Amino acid sequence: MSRPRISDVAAAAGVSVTTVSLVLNDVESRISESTRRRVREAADAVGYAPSSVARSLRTRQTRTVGLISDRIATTPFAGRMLAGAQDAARENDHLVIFVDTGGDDEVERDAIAALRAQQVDAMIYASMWHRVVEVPASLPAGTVFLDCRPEHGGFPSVVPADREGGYAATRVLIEAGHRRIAYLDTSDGPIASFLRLEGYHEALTEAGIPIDPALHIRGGESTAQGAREAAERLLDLPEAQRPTGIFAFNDRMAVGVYNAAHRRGLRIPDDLSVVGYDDQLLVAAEQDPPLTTVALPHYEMGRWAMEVALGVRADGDSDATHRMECPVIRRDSVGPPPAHVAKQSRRRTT
Amino acid sequence: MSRPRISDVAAAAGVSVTTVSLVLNDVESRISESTRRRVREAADAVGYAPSSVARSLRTRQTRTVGLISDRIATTPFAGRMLAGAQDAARENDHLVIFVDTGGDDEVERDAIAALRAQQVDAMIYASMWHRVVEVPASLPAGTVFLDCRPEHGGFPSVVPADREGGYAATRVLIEAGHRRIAYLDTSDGPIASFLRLEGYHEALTEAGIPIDPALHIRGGESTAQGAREAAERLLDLPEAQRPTGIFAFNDRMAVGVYNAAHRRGLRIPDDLSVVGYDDQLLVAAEQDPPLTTVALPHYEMGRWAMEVALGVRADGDSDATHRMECPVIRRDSVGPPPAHVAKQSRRRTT
DNA sequence: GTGAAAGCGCTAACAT
DNA sequence: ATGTTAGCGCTTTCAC
Repeated sequence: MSRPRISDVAAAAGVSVTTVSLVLNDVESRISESTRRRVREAADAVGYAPSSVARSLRTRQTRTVGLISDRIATTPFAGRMLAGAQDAARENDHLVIFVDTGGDDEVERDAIAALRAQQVDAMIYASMWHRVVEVPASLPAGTVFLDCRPEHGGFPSVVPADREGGYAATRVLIEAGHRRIAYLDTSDGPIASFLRLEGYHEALTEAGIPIDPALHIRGGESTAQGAREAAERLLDLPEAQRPTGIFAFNDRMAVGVYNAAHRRGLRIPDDLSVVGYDDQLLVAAEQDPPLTTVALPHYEMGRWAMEVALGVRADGDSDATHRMECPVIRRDSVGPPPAHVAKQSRRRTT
Repeated sequence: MSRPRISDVAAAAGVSVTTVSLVLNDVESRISESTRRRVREAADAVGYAPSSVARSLRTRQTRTVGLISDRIATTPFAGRMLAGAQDAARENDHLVIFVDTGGDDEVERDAIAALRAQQVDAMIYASMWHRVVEVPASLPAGTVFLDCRPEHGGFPSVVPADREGGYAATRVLIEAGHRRIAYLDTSDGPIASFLRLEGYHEALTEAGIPIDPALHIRGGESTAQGAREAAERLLDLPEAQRPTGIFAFNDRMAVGVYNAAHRRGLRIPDDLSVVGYDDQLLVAAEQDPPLTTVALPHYEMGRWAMEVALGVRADGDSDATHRMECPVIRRDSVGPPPAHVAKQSRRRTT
């Protein structure tokens, strides 16, 4: 009752194991058509499936790739990176061995060692948010960095184009007619925070809108709670200074803005427009009104990383950072500024 | 520059490969202490790490487990199942090969075949939500079902105790003094929907509260949008019938209740109490006020499934469904019913 | 067009 | 207390 081996198939078909291996792997076509058929039928009959383990030992290829991450499993939206990597792996007949280290360095070391011992064909090192990471010593060359950049380069990596995303988010507000646009930033200080701020500044400057430091405000650790308080401070600014549009560092913080607006009796988008970031599943689209936001291309990044790791993609330079576009998702949280303000800004363009 | 093999270590230590294998695997202690040390040093010196592939071929054990799921990677909260399974695997020196089939049957078949070819030591079949699944033909015996039950039994499985959860959610409201409690159900009709309804009825009956069919209402496909409309209908009920507390099928729908309350100018929990289900990451705790809810024990279920799959757990009968408790998470969305209603209910208990 | 045999790197039964 | 050796199940070179 143990699984059939290649020799069982050979016996059943009355040929040698060489022949079986040759036909089952579609190697050369010098085997006659009739033999091929006989082998195939014998394989079916005995229910043969080659042992990946034995094959791997012989070929030194396992058709597996290791995906090691700090905390993807417990970060809601990050699952899409896994899905993207997964799909690309499947399309290329690879299995993914997934390890979530929970951010523990020792676990990480062990995981890398285990993955190497398994002889994975490739490796991906993923972070749950865009950051610069120290490269663990034992990481194999060619490891692809996903949603993070290796400190001193030397590896291909893919991250979101946060600067362009911040620019795009701000443009959405500018194009709707807003002139007093706030950036509700996080206090955590991730790379993305600075990048998005740069994009925000760039869009403002380009539109001839002076940068008002009072409109760049930090709202705690990017939770709805902290953001609500910061947003309330923004909404309590004197009439002439108060923003009519707020670009929040991420969707969670945008929810804080919603909450602040509710507390002040302001309606979105009539009295206040807001743009988020992340396109967080089950958050952005579920707001009332649904939130206009900039999507983090997690699925695509995961797919890119896997394709580069597997070598089926040309643009995966061994030492370049690929910055992936973050598309604007237009929903219903942005409108023109309130009438009295709009008039003033409209005067400019007419 | 290719990786060192066991014979390299043997040569370096001046012993046979048997000896090396014996000491590195801590088998028997008949090897002298000095030899052991010599072997260890030699192994370190040449940077030896055994090849899992070769070992697996020989031992017929791969120390890997296959985790196949329909759509876990793209379901935000489900990542916690992965984390639980992952942690348990690591504690038992196993790696997890993860496949997300996206719900495609053909992909699923291929994945099972690939996992069997890899000779995984165990297998887990996970669903993103509690349901009864058809058992794929080729699934190995002993496969553990996670967050789903196999149609005709025959496998160990773990699911949330939804009935008890529905009961607990309703109790929270009853204990706060509510008597008119609605159950805002989903129209999708998953098992959990019926189970939670049963728990709701049981709690009501036990408390001597008559069941009012008008208070069991379905709100579309468990999105905030559909739930908001249904909740508005609930809030538009005549004063004497209108619920003072709403138990929503899940957190997303609870958010719909929040939105409905906002639109009606009702404050939570002063004018209306609400209880959700799932304890959805970045949703439940982020509401204003934070949502009281019943947690789906995803992490624990994932861990349980892995421990049973690995055989390190006693209660994993080969044909029993383990129902795991869903703990109540008390936050700030439940208070006593509004004064005029509260009086009436208080009269009963004094 | 097909087969024999070596060997991938390990473990473990059997010798010594 | 340590060594020899036969596989685990496959691929692939070389011979016929």
